[in-house]
Amino acid sequence: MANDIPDIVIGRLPIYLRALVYMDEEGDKVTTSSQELGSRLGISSAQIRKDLSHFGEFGKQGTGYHIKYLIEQLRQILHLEHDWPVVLVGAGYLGHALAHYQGFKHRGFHINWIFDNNPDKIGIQMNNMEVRDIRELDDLVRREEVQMAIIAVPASAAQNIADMLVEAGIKSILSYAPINLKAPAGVQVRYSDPVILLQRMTYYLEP
Amino acid sequence: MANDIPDIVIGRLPIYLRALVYMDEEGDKVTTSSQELGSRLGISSAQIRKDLSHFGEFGKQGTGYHIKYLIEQLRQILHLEHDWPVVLVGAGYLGHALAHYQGFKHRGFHINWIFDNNPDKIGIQMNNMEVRDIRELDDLVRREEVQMAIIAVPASAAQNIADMLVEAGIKSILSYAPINLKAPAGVQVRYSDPVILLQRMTYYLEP
DNA sequence: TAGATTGTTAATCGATTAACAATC
DNA sequence: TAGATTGTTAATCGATTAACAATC
Repeated sequence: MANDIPDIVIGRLPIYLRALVYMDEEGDKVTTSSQELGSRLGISSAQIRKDLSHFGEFGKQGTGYHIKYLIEQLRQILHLEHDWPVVLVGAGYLGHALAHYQGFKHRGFHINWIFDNNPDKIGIQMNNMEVRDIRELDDLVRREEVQMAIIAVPASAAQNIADMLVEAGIKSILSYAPINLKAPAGVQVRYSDPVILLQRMTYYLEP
Repeated sequence: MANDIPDIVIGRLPIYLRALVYMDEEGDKVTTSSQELGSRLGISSAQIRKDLSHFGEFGKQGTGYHIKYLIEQLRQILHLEHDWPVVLVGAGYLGHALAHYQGFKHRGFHINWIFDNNPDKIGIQMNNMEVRDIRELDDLVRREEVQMAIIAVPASAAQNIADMLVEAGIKSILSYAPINLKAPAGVQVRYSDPVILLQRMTYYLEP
Protein backbone atom coordinates (compact mmCIF):
# COMPACT_ATOMS: atom_id res chain seq x y z
CA MET A 1 0.00 0.00 0.00
CA ALA A 2 1.12 3.47 -0.78
CA ASN A 3 1.07 6.57 1.41
CA ASP A 4 -0.16 7.68 4.78
CA ILE A 5 -3.90 7.88 4.37
CA PRO A 6 -5.54 5.11 6.40
CA ASP A 7 -6.88 2.28 4.29
CA ILE A 8 -10.07 2.35 6.29
CA VAL A 9 -10.66 5.86 4.95
CA ILE A 10 -10.01 4.69 1.40
CA GLY A 11 -12.51 1.92 2.01
CA ARG A 12 -15.29 4.40 2.73
CA LEU A 13 -14.75 6.56 -0.31
CA PRO A 14 -16.44 4.13 -2.73
CA ILE A 15 -19.43 4.05 -0.37
CA TYR A 16 -19.64 7.83 -0.44
CA LEU A 17 -19.26 7.82 -4.18
CA ARG A 18 -22.03 5.30 -4.66
CA ALA A 19 -24.44 7.26 -2.49
CA LEU A 20 -23.57 10.52 -4.24
CA VAL A 21 -24.20 8.99 -7.64
CA TYR A 22 -27.66 7.90 -6.49
CA MET A 23 -28.33 11.41 -5.17
CA ASP A 24 -27.25 12.83 -8.47
CA GLU A 25 -29.50 10.45 -10.38
CA GLU A 26 -32.44 11.32 -8.18
CA GLY A 27 -31.82 14.79 -9.52
CA ASP A 28 -33.75 16.67 -6.87
CA LYS A 29 -30.81 18.72 -5.66
CA VAL A 30 -27.46 20.07 -6.65
CA THR A 31 -25.72 20.07 -3.29
CA THR A 32 -25.66 17.90 -0.20
CA SER A 33 -24.14 18.12 3.26
CA SER A 34 -22.02 15.80 5.36
CA GLN A 35 -25.05 15.57 7.60
CA GLU A 36 -27.36 14.35 4.85
CA LEU A 37 -24.86 11.95 3.34
CA GLY A 38 -24.05 10.60 6.77
CA SER A 39 -27.64 9.96 7.73
CA ARG A 40 -28.16 8.05 4.50
CA LEU A 41 -25.22 5.83 5.25
CA GLY A 42 -25.41 5.58 9.00
CA ILE A 43 -22.09 7.39 9.37
CA SER A 44 -21.44 10.51 11.43
CA SER A 45 -21.11 13.79 9.58
CA ALA A 46 -17.83 14.44 11.36
CA GLN A 47 -16.38 11.27 9.96
CA ILE A 48 -17.31 12.17 6.42
CA ARG A 49 -15.79 15.62 6.72
CA LYS A 50 -12.68 14.18 8.31
CA ASP A 51 -12.30 11.54 5.61
CA LEU A 52 -12.64 14.07 2.81
CA SER A 53 -10.26 16.50 4.49
CA HIS A 54 -7.42 14.06 3.85
CA PHE A 55 -7.65 14.93 0.18
CA GLY A 56 -8.54 18.60 0.08
CA GLU A 57 -11.38 21.03 0.65
CA PHE A 58 -14.38 20.09 -1.43
CA GLY A 59 -17.19 21.91 0.34
CA LYS A 60 -18.46 25.38 1.12
CA GLN A 61 -19.47 26.58 4.56
CA GLY A 62 -23.19 27.10 4.74
CA THR A 63 -24.08 25.18 1.60
CA GLY A 64 -22.18 21.89 1.76
CA TYR A 65 -20.91 19.90 -1.21
CA HIS A 66 -21.77 20.25 -4.87
CA ILE A 67 -22.79 16.69 -5.68
CA LYS A 68 -21.43 16.43 -9.21
CA TYR A 69 -18.19 18.11 -8.23
CA LEU A 70 -17.61 15.80 -5.29
CA ILE A 71 -18.36 12.77 -7.46
CA GLU A 72 -15.75 13.95 -9.92
CA GLN A 73 -13.20 14.50 -7.17
CA LEU A 74 -13.79 11.10 -5.60
CA ARG A 75 -13.42 9.45 -8.99
CA GLN A 76 -10.14 11.23 -9.43
CA ILE A 77 -8.89 10.23 -5.99
CA LEU A 78 -9.84 6.60 -6.56
CA HIS A 79 -8.36 6.55 -10.07
CA LEU A 80 -11.70 5.94 -11.68
CA GLU A 81 -11.40 8.55 -14.37
CA HIS A 82 -10.42 5.87 -16.81
CA ASP A 83 -11.93 2.43 -17.01
CA TRP A 84 -10.05 -0.57 -15.67
CA PRO A 85 -9.82 -3.79 -17.64
CA VAL A 86 -10.28 -6.92 -15.53
CA VAL A 87 -9.63 -10.60 -16.15
CA LEU A 88 -12.04 -13.11 -14.74
CA VAL A 89 -10.82 -16.60 -13.92
CA GLY A 90 -13.46 -19.29 -13.53
CA ALA A 91 -16.40 -19.91 -15.82
CA GLY A 92 -18.64 -21.80 -13.41
CA TYR A 93 -21.95 -20.58 -12.09
CA LEU A 94 -20.37 -17.63 -10.32
CA GLY A 95 -18.11 -16.71 -13.22
CA HIS A 96 -21.16 -16.82 -15.43
CA ALA A 97 -23.03 -14.44 -13.13
CA LEU A 98 -20.08 -12.07 -12.96
CA ALA A 99 -19.63 -12.14 -16.72
CA HIS A 100 -23.23 -11.05 -17.12
CA TYR A 101 -23.36 -8.55 -14.28
CA GLN A 102 -24.32 -5.16 -15.67
CA GLY A 103 -23.03 -3.23 -12.67
CA PHE A 104 -19.36 -3.25 -13.63
CA LYS A 105 -19.30 -1.22 -16.77
CA HIS A 106 -20.77 2.06 -15.64
CA ARG A 107 -18.79 2.00 -12.43
CA GLY A 108 -15.43 1.79 -14.09
CA PHE A 109 -14.63 -1.87 -14.71
CA HIS A 110 -14.61 -3.95 -17.84
CA ILE A 111 -14.43 -7.69 -17.61
CA ASN A 112 -12.85 -8.29 -20.97
CA TRP A 113 -11.59 -11.84 -20.68
CA ILE A 114 -12.71 -15.05 -19.02
CA PHE A 115 -10.48 -18.04 -18.42
CA ASP A 116 -11.08 -21.60 -17.34
CA ASN A 117 -9.16 -24.86 -17.39
CA ASN A 118 -12.12 -27.08 -18.20
CA PRO A 119 -12.10 -28.21 -21.87
CA ASP A 120 -15.90 -28.32 -21.79
CA LYS A 121 -15.96 -24.64 -20.93
CA ILE A 122 -13.17 -23.37 -23.15
CA GLY A 123 -14.55 -21.92 -26.34
CA ILE A 124 -18.11 -21.32 -25.21
CA GLN A 125 -19.58 -17.84 -25.24
CA MET A 126 -20.41 -15.86 -22.13
CA ASN A 127 -21.95 -12.46 -22.59
CA ASN A 128 -20.25 -12.20 -25.97
CA MET A 129 -16.89 -13.23 -24.68
CA GLU A 130 -15.24 -16.52 -25.46
CA VAL A 131 -14.00 -18.55 -22.52
CA ARG A 132 -10.26 -18.92 -22.99
CA ASP A 133 -7.82 -21.59 -21.99
CA ILE A 134 -6.12 -20.80 -18.70
CA ARG A 135 -2.81 -21.53 -20.41
CA GLU A 136 -3.23 -18.34 -22.40
CA LEU A 137 -3.65 -16.26 -19.25
CA ASP A 138 -0.03 -15.31 -18.70
CA ASP A 139 0.53 -14.07 -22.24
CA LEU A 140 -2.65 -12.09 -22.32
CA VAL A 141 -2.19 -10.37 -18.96
CA ARG A 142 1.33 -9.35 -19.93
CA ARG A 143 0.40 -8.20 -23.41
CA GLU A 144 -2.61 -6.18 -22.30
CA GLU A 145 -0.93 -5.04 -19.10
CA VAL A 146 -3.95 -5.97 -17.06
CA GLN A 147 -3.65 -5.06 -13.37
CA MET A 148 -6.89 -6.42 -11.90
CA ALA A 149 -8.33 -9.90 -11.68
CA ILE A 150 -11.32 -11.66 -10.20
CA ILE A 151 -10.98 -15.24 -8.99
CA ALA A 152 -14.13 -17.36 -9.21
CA VAL A 153 -12.72 -20.86 -8.98
CA PRO A 154 -13.03 -23.48 -6.24
CA ALA A 155 -10.96 -22.99 -3.10
CA SER A 156 -8.74 -25.90 -4.06
CA ALA A 157 -7.58 -24.13 -7.22
CA ALA A 158 -7.49 -20.58 -5.95
CA GLN A 159 -3.92 -20.34 -4.67
CA ASN A 160 -2.62 -21.77 -7.92
CA ILE A 161 -4.54 -19.24 -9.94
CA ALA A 162 -3.44 -16.43 -7.64
CA ASP A 163 0.19 -17.43 -8.17
CA MET A 164 -0.30 -17.41 -11.94
CA LEU A 165 -1.93 -14.01 -11.81
CA VAL A 166 0.82 -12.53 -9.69
CA GLU A 167 3.46 -14.04 -11.92
CA ALA A 168 1.80 -12.45 -14.94
CA GLY A 169 1.81 -9.02 -13.33
CA ILE A 170 -1.63 -8.65 -11.75
CA LYS A 171 -1.58 -6.15 -8.89
CA SER A 172 -5.09 -6.42 -7.42
CA ILE A 173 -7.12 -9.55 -6.88
CA LEU A 174 -10.72 -9.91 -5.83
CA SER A 175 -11.26 -13.49 -4.75
CA TYR A 176 -14.55 -15.30 -4.27
CA ALA A 177 -12.82 -18.48 -3.19
CA PRO A 178 -13.35 -19.21 0.51
CA ILE A 179 -9.69 -19.42 1.43
CA ASN A 180 -6.91 -17.06 2.46
CA LEU A 181 -4.47 -16.45 -0.34
CA LYS A 182 -0.78 -15.77 -0.07
CA ALA A 183 0.42 -12.93 -2.23
CA PRO A 184 3.65 -10.91 -2.21
CA ALA A 185 3.74 -7.38 -0.82
CA GLY A 186 2.59 -4.97 -3.48
CA VAL A 187 -0.24 -7.23 -4.59
CA GLN A 188 -3.58 -6.44 -3.00
CA VAL A 189 -6.08 -9.18 -2.27
CA ARG A 190 -9.70 -8.61 -1.23
CA TYR A 191 -12.25 -11.28 -0.49
CA SER A 192 -15.91 -11.87 -0.99
CA ASP A 193 -17.20 -14.92 0.84
CA PRO A 194 -20.91 -14.90 1.61
CA VAL A 195 -20.55 -17.56 4.29
CA ILE A 196 -18.14 -15.42 6.29
CA LEU A 197 -20.72 -12.63 6.30
CA LEU A 198 -23.57 -14.96 7.24
CA GLN A 199 -21.55 -16.53 10.04
CA ARG A 200 -20.81 -13.10 11.39
CA MET A 201 -24.53 -12.45 11.69
CA THR A 202 -25.60 -15.72 13.29
CA TYR A 203 -23.67 -14.73 16.40
CA TYR A 204 -26.38 -12.17 17.07
CA LEU A 205 -29.29 -14.52 16.35
CA GLU A 206 -31.12 -16.93 18.61
CA PRO A 207 -30.80 -20.40 17.09
CA MET B 1 -26.35 -6.07 18.16
CA ALA B 2 -26.18 -7.81 21.48
CA ASN B 3 -23.55 -7.61 24.18
CA ASP B 4 -20.20 -6.06 24.81
CA ILE B 5 -17.86 -8.05 22.62
CA PRO B 6 -16.67 -5.83 19.77
CA ASP B 7 -18.26 -6.66 16.44
CA ILE B 8 -14.84 -6.48 14.83
CA VAL B 9 -13.83 -9.44 16.96
CA ILE B 10 -16.96 -11.35 15.96
CA GLY B 11 -16.04 -10.59 12.37
CA ARG B 12 -12.71 -12.38 12.68
CA LEU B 13 -14.06 -15.55 14.24
CA PRO B 14 -15.42 -16.96 10.96
CA ILE B 15 -12.01 -16.34 9.41
CA TYR B 16 -10.34 -18.28 12.19
CA LEU B 17 -12.91 -21.01 11.86
CA ARG B 18 -12.40 -21.34 8.13
CA ALA B 19 -8.62 -21.59 8.49
CA LEU B 20 -8.93 -24.14 11.29
CA VAL B 21 -11.24 -26.31 9.22
CA TYR B 22 -8.67 -26.33 6.42
CA MET B 23 -5.96 -27.26 8.91
CA ASP B 24 -8.13 -30.05 10.19
CA GLU B 25 -8.78 -31.32 6.67
CA GLU B 26 -5.08 -31.28 5.86
CA GLY B 27 -4.90 -33.70 8.75
CA ASP B 28 -1.19 -33.34 9.40
CA LYS B 29 -1.55 -32.18 12.96
CA VAL B 30 -3.85 -32.19 15.92
CA THR B 31 -2.94 -28.87 17.50
CA THR B 32 -1.98 -25.42 16.30
CA SER B 33 -0.77 -22.22 17.91
CA SER B 34 -1.86 -18.60 17.75
CA GLN B 35 1.44 -18.03 16.01
CA GLU B 36 0.79 -20.54 13.26
CA LEU B 37 -2.81 -19.52 12.72
CA GLY B 38 -1.79 -15.88 12.67
CA SER B 39 0.93 -16.32 10.11
CA ARG B 40 -1.51 -18.13 7.82
CA LEU B 41 -3.94 -15.27 8.03
CA GLY B 42 -1.60 -12.32 8.27
CA ILE B 43 -2.83 -11.53 11.77
CA SER B 44 -0.71 -11.15 14.90
CA SER B 45 -0.70 -14.00 17.35
CA ALA B 46 -1.53 -11.57 20.15
CA GLN B 47 -4.68 -10.54 18.39
CA ILE B 48 -5.86 -14.08 17.99
CA ARG B 49 -5.26 -14.87 21.64
CA LYS B 50 -6.97 -11.66 22.67
CA ASP B 51 -9.97 -12.33 20.47
CA LEU B 52 -10.42 -15.84 21.81
CA SER B 53 -9.97 -14.72 25.39
CA HIS B 54 -13.27 -12.86 25.16
CA PHE B 55 -15.02 -16.20 25.16
CA GLY B 56 -12.96 -18.41 27.42
CA GLU B 57 -9.71 -20.31 27.64
CA PHE B 58 -9.37 -22.73 24.78
CA GLY B 59 -5.66 -23.39 24.68
CA LYS B 60 -2.89 -24.96 26.72
CA GLN B 61 0.41 -23.32 27.54
CA GLY B 62 3.23 -24.99 25.69
CA THR B 63 1.10 -26.85 23.19
CA GLY B 64 -1.42 -24.38 21.82
CA TYR B 65 -4.94 -25.18 20.65
CA HIS B 66 -6.49 -28.53 19.85
CA ILE B 67 -7.79 -27.89 16.34
CA LYS B 68 -10.97 -29.93 16.46
CA TYR B 69 -11.85 -28.62 19.89
CA LEU B 70 -11.37 -25.00 18.89
CA ILE B 71 -13.47 -25.54 15.77
CA GLU B 72 -16.23 -26.93 17.94
CA GLN B 73 -16.01 -24.01 20.33
CA LEU B 74 -16.07 -21.41 17.57
CA ARG B 75 -19.08 -23.09 16.02
CA GLN B 76 -20.82 -22.91 19.35
CA ILE B 77 -19.96 -19.25 19.84
CA LEU B 78 -21.18 -18.36 16.36
CA HIS B 79 -24.34 -20.44 16.74
CA LEU B 80 -23.35 -22.79 13.96
CA GLU B 81 -24.12 -25.99 15.78
CA HIS B 82 -27.41 -26.20 13.95
CA ASP B 83 -27.94 -25.32 10.33
CA TRP B 84 -29.63 -22.09 9.36
CA PRO B 85 -32.34 -21.98 6.71
CA VAL B 86 -32.02 -19.04 4.33
CA VAL B 87 -34.37 -17.50 1.79
CA LEU B 88 -32.93 -16.20 -1.43
CA VAL B 89 -34.68 -13.38 -3.26
CA GLY B 90 -33.80 -12.89 -6.90
CA ALA B 91 -33.51 -15.59 -9.53
CA GLY B 92 -31.33 -13.75 -12.02
CA TYR B 93 -27.77 -14.70 -12.92
CA LEU B 94 -26.51 -14.07 -9.41
CA GLY B 95 -29.44 -15.83 -7.73
CA HIS B 96 -28.80 -18.74 -10.03
CA ALA B 97 -25.14 -18.88 -8.99
CA LEU B 98 -26.02 -18.65 -5.31
CA ALA B 99 -28.66 -21.35 -5.64
CA HIS B 100 -26.04 -23.66 -7.09
CA TYR B 101 -23.18 -22.72 -4.80
CA GLN B 102 -21.98 -25.82 -2.99
CA GLY B 103 -20.21 -23.87 -0.27
CA PHE B 104 -23.23 -23.08 1.85
CA LYS B 105 -24.39 -26.47 3.01
CA HIS B 106 -21.33 -27.77 4.78
CA ARG B 107 -20.72 -24.44 6.44
CA GLY B 108 -24.07 -24.23 8.11
CA PHE B 109 -26.50 -22.63 5.68
CA HIS B 110 -29.31 -24.05 3.61
CA ILE B 111 -30.85 -22.00 0.86
CA ASN B 112 -34.23 -23.67 0.90
CA TRP B 113 -36.38 -21.22 -1.05
CA ILE B 114 -35.93 -18.87 -3.99
CA PHE B 115 -38.30 -16.04 -4.84
CA ASP B 116 -38.71 -13.76 -7.80
CA ASN B 117 -41.37 -11.43 -9.15
CA ASN B 118 -40.81 -12.24 -12.81
CA PRO B 119 -43.54 -14.52 -14.22
CA ASP B 120 -40.99 -15.99 -16.63
CA LYS B 121 -38.90 -17.12 -13.68
CA ILE B 122 -41.60 -18.27 -11.31
CA GLY B 123 -42.04 -22.01 -11.50
CA ILE B 124 -38.73 -22.89 -13.06
CA GLN B 125 -36.30 -25.19 -11.29
CA MET B 126 -33.02 -24.06 -9.81
CA ASN B 127 -30.86 -26.69 -8.20
CA ASN B 128 -33.96 -28.74 -7.45
CA MET B 129 -35.86 -25.83 -5.97
CA GLU B 130 -38.81 -24.20 -7.64
CA VAL B 131 -38.66 -20.43 -8.00
CA ARG B 132 -41.62 -19.06 -6.04
CA ASP B 133 -43.75 -16.01 -6.47
CA ILE B 134 -42.52 -13.13 -4.33
CA ARG B 135 -46.10 -12.72 -3.11
CA GLU B 136 -45.71 -15.96 -1.20
CA LEU B 137 -42.63 -14.69 0.64
CA ASP B 138 -44.32 -13.22 3.67
CA ASP B 139 -46.36 -16.30 4.46
CA LEU B 140 -43.45 -18.64 4.02
CA VAL B 141 -40.99 -16.68 6.13
CA ARG B 142 -43.51 -16.46 8.94
CA ARG B 143 -44.56 -20.08 8.74
CA GLU B 144 -41.02 -21.42 8.62
CA GLU B 145 -39.69 -18.81 11.01
CA VAL B 146 -36.79 -18.05 8.72
CA GLN B 147 -34.36 -15.51 10.15
CA MET B 148 -31.85 -15.06 7.34
CA ALA B 149 -32.20 -13.81 3.78
CA ILE B 150 -30.01 -13.07 0.80
CA ILE B 151 -30.99 -10.29 -1.58
CA ALA B 152 -29.89 -10.76 -5.18
CA VAL B 153 -32.14 -8.32 -7.00
CA PRO B 154 -31.34 -5.07 -8.83
CA ALA B 155 -30.59 -2.01 -6.72
CA SER B 156 -33.88 -0.44 -7.74
CA ALA B 157 -35.87 -3.25 -6.13
CA ALA B 158 -33.66 -3.92 -3.12
CA GLN B 159 -35.17 -1.57 -0.55
CA ASN B 160 -38.63 -2.85 -1.32
CA ILE B 161 -37.52 -6.43 -0.85
CA ALA B 162 -35.69 -5.52 2.34
CA ASP B 163 -38.87 -3.95 3.72
CA MET B 164 -40.84 -7.08 2.88
CA LEU B 165 -38.26 -9.30 4.52
CA VAL B 166 -38.17 -7.22 7.68
CA GLU B 167 -41.95 -7.12 7.82
CA ALA B 168 -42.04 -10.90 7.57
CA GLY B 169 -39.63 -11.30 10.46
CA ILE B 170 -36.21 -11.70 8.87
CA LYS B 171 -33.43 -10.65 11.26
CA SER B 172 -30.29 -10.83 9.10
CA ILE B 173 -29.91 -9.77 5.50
CA LEU B 174 -26.99 -10.28 3.16
CA SER B 175 -27.46 -7.95 0.22
CA TYR B 176 -25.71 -8.09 -3.13
CA ALA B 177 -27.53 -5.01 -4.37
CA PRO B 178 -25.18 -2.03 -4.72
CA ILE B 179 -27.16 0.31 -2.50
CA ASN B 180 -27.40 1.14 1.20
CA LEU B 181 -30.49 -0.32 2.76
CA LYS B 182 -32.53 1.13 5.60
CA ALA B 183 -33.49 -1.41 8.22
CA PRO B 184 -34.77 -1.02 11.77
CA ALA B 185 -32.52 -1.60 14.76
CA GLY B 186 -32.40 -5.28 15.52
CA VAL B 187 -32.14 -6.24 11.88
CA GLN B 188 -28.61 -6.78 10.65
CA VAL B 189 -27.60 -5.95 7.11
CA ARG B 190 -24.32 -6.92 5.48
CA TYR B 191 -23.25 -6.14 1.95
CA SER B 192 -21.35 -7.75 -0.84
CA ASP B 193 -20.64 -5.41 -3.74
CA PRO B 194 -17.66 -6.37 -5.89
CA VAL B 195 -17.36 -2.88 -7.32
CA ILE B 196 -16.86 -1.35 -3.89
CA LEU B 197 -13.97 -3.74 -3.33
CA LEU B 198 -12.45 -3.08 -6.75
CA GLN B 199 -12.73 0.67 -6.29
CA ARG B 200 -10.97 0.38 -2.99
CA MET B 201 -8.03 -1.24 -4.74
CA THR B 202 -7.69 1.12 -7.70
CA TYR B 203 -6.65 3.85 -5.28
CA TYR B 204 -3.36 2.02 -4.88
CA LEU B 205 -2.83 1.38 -8.61
CA GLU B 206 -1.19 3.51 -11.24
CA PRO B 207 -3.80 4.11 -13.94
C1' DT C 1 -27.81 39.74 8.43
C1' DA C 2 -28.98 35.07 10.40
C1' DG C 3 -28.58 30.36 9.62
C1' DA C 4 -26.08 26.65 8.02
C1' DT C 5 -22.20 23.99 7.37
C1' DT C 6 -17.45 23.44 6.52
C1' DG C 7 -12.51 22.03 7.90
C1' DT C 8 -9.82 21.30 11.85
C1' DT C 9 -8.35 20.75 16.59
C1' DA C 10 -8.31 18.41 20.78
C1' DA C 11 -10.49 14.99 23.49
C1' DT C 12 -12.33 10.62 23.71
C1' DC C 13 -12.84 6.20 22.64
C1' DG C 14 -11.49 1.71 21.08
C1' DA C 15 -8.34 -1.66 19.05
C1' DT C 16 -3.78 -3.62 18.61
C1' DT C 17 0.56 -4.94 20.30
C1' DA C 18 4.38 -5.95 23.40
C1' DA C 19 5.70 -8.21 27.21
C1' DC C 20 5.66 -11.63 30.67
C1' DA C 21 4.18 -14.57 34.58
C1' DA C 22 2.01 -18.87 34.62
C1' DT C 23 2.18 -23.42 33.28
C1' DC C 24 1.78 -27.33 30.17
C1' DT D 1 13.75 -30.22 33.22
C1' DA D 2 13.84 -26.90 29.16
C1' DG D 3 11.17 -25.04 25.64
C1' DA D 4 7.00 -23.45 24.03
C1' DT D 5 2.89 -21.05 24.28
C1' DT D 6 -1.02 -19.48 26.63
C1' DG D 7 -4.07 -15.68 28.79
C1' DT D 8 -3.74 -11.14 30.44
C1' DT D 9 -2.01 -6.60 31.62
C1' DA D 10 -0.41 -2.25 30.44
C1' DA D 11 1.29 0.58 26.86
C1' DT D 12 0.82 2.08 22.38
C1' DC D 13 -1.31 3.16 18.49
C1' DG D 14 -5.07 4.67 15.63
C1' DA D 15 -9.82 6.02 14.66
C1' DT D 16 -13.94 8.53 15.89
C1' DT D 17 -16.35 12.26 17.81
C1' DA D 18 -17.43 16.74 19.83
C1' DA D 19 -16.90 21.30 19.46
C1' DC D 20 -16.18 25.58 17.30
C1' DA D 21 -14.01 29.41 14.69
C1' DA D 22 -14.35 30.60 10.03
C1' DT D 23 -17.18 31.84 6.43
C1' DC D 24 -20.49 31.13 2.69
